[in-house]
Order: sequence, then C-alpha cells, then structure tokens
Amino acid sequence: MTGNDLYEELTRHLSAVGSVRRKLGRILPAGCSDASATMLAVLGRHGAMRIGRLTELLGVDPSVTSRHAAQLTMLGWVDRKPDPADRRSSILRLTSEGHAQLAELSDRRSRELAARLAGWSDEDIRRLAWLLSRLRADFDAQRTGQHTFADPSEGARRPRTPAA
Amino acid sequence: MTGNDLYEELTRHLSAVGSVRRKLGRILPAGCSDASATMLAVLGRHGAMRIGRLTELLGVDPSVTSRHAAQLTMLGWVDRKPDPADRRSSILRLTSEGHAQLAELSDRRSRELAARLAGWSDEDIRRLAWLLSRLRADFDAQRTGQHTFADPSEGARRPRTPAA
DNA sequence: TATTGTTATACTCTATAACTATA
DNA sequence: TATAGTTATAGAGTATAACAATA
Repeated sequence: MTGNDLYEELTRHLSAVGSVRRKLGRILPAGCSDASATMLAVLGRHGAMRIGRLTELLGVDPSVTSRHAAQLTMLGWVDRKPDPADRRSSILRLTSEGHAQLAELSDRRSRELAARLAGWSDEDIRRLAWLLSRLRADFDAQRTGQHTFADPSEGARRPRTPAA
Repeated sequence: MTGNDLYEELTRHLSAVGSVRRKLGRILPAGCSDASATMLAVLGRHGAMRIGRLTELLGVDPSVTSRHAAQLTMLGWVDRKPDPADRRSSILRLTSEGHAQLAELSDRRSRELAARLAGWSDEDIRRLAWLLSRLRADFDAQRTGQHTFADPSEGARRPRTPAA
C-alpha cells in the first residue's frame, strides 16, 4: 500500500485550502460574493462564452452556473446576447462595470497576496498554480474504465499546460 | 503592478480546487460526510486533542468544530473524555470504529487518487502537498500590522516544515 | 429524440451571536 | 473578567430533478 500516506497528506492539505479561500473571500467588495468573483475572473481570463463553457471551466453543475450568471447579469456586470449559432443559448460577456469590478477585485487580492506570500518567489507561485491546474485537469479527464495502464498508443499525452 | 497576473492565476486555480474536492467527496462511504472525513483524518494524523486544537488545525470557527465533533461522537467514531487539566474541555480520540472508518476512507481515496494521478511522480505529489501546507501556514500567520518588511530581529522565520 | 439552459427544492458547510460553565 | 465550548440561526454554495425551448 505504498503511497497511501502520500495520498493521505495530499488530501488533508487539499481540505485545508478551504480555510485559505475563506480568508481571501473576506476582502471582497461588498455585494460581490465569492462565486461572483470567480465567475468574473473566468470571464476576464477566457473572454465571452456560453453558459455551457462556463460550466465546464467552473467545474460545477449547469444549474449553479445559470443561477450565478443571472446574479451577475442583474448586477450589471455581465451582458447576455443571443448566440447566433444556437438560439437555446446566449453569449455572456463582461460589461464595462464588470471589468471595473474585476479590476477592483484583482487590486485587493494582489495587495492581500503580496502581504501573505511575501516569502514566496515567483517560481514558487508558478509551480503551485501549475500543479493545481494539472490536478484539476486530471480530475476532469473522463475515467476511461477500470484498466490500470494507459493506452500504449498514446505516448506523451500528459498535457504540458492544462487549462492555462 | 508586477505579479498581478501571477496572483490572478493562482487565485483561479485555488478556486478550482473545490471541483476536485467534490469529486473526491463522491467516493465517501454512505453516512460519512466530507467534514467527518476531514476530522477523522486530522485526528488520525495528529492523535487525541481538544476541540480548540482541532479548530486550529481545521481552520474553521469553533462552533463548526463543536457541531461536527458531536456528530462523530454520535456515530461512535470519536470518544470524549474529560480533560483533567481543564474541566471546561474534553479530549477527543478516535474509537476503534473511528479507526476502521478512517481506514476504509483511506483505501477508497488511495484507489481513486492512484487512478487519477497515474501520471504523477511521488515527487510531484510531495511538492504540491508541501506548497499547500506552506500556503496554509502563511495565511494562518497573524498579520503583524501594515508594515511591508519583516521584523529584522527575525532572521529566518519561514517555517521549513509547516504543519507537517 | 437529444441538448441547452432554467427553476424549485433540499442538503452541506460555515460564520455570527448569545449563552453556560469553568479558569 | 477571560476563556472553552455549545446552541440557535442565517447565509452561501452546490446538486438533483423536473421542466421549457430549440436542435
């Protein structure tokens, strides 16, 4: 059962991330929930998109995305226009107010993180971000079955920059 | 504003950890909540302790620890005996049923993680666990004020093995 | 018939505030 | 008076299921 302790330790530290996230959440501007902040960040990073794409990127149920998107729209931070390619859907895009809110968020977070991570090198931060993105990518990948070994026809399929 | 993008990326990936944790939570045995699993793991790793210590380790409000500890006690997985040093408090300890439950949890998680992290080296896993523990430690540290620079009297106070 | 998204509902986790018992 | 822990309550975030509109 080699690696059991390794997994146990990783799981414990992953659980503890919640504490960090809650502390980061306390610096949010009034009226901006944690979920709103996350959604603004994704739209800011990846640009306009449909609910379905946002759902994938957030890793939640579509019903959750739908509710939060409605919230952001009501706040005037996100604009929806019909998707010409599929009338069941619409395109979400940050408004100028949304961009402003995101900028305010980023400023606050930068100040907080600069203080908290004073002892971290840029390389440390990049490494952590990279490992987390890889973790997320490996959990998003469909389990292809119960076989233990990878398909031999796929030599180096490990993504080098997952979800950049 | 150097490092802003670095921070933005880190924050986004930290948010995405929730998705990973929820997927790991789906393999829990019936009757064992995610919070229960976390508490069992901490008690298994650090041994018997009081509510206060558990509260620190979990990084939540004492009221939360109290409620979940009551739950685990009711399930028979944790035993409470009076703290001889302070009658306001009591000592929490895993019962044999608690140990068994924790073992079952660890087995399930090991299988899941072994499948998900097939492409990871032990070193990758250790590095991620280490960076997360350091992140947590730096967020737990009391902000000593608004000064930007560390107290010169403290040479190398960066913990080398935070919350091991 | 399948897919995209929405709504109603319920559940988990957490924080705040008020409280009890002991230090 | 201060501290350890408990309980009541409220709020945020998410999932499930049923549904509407369109592909």
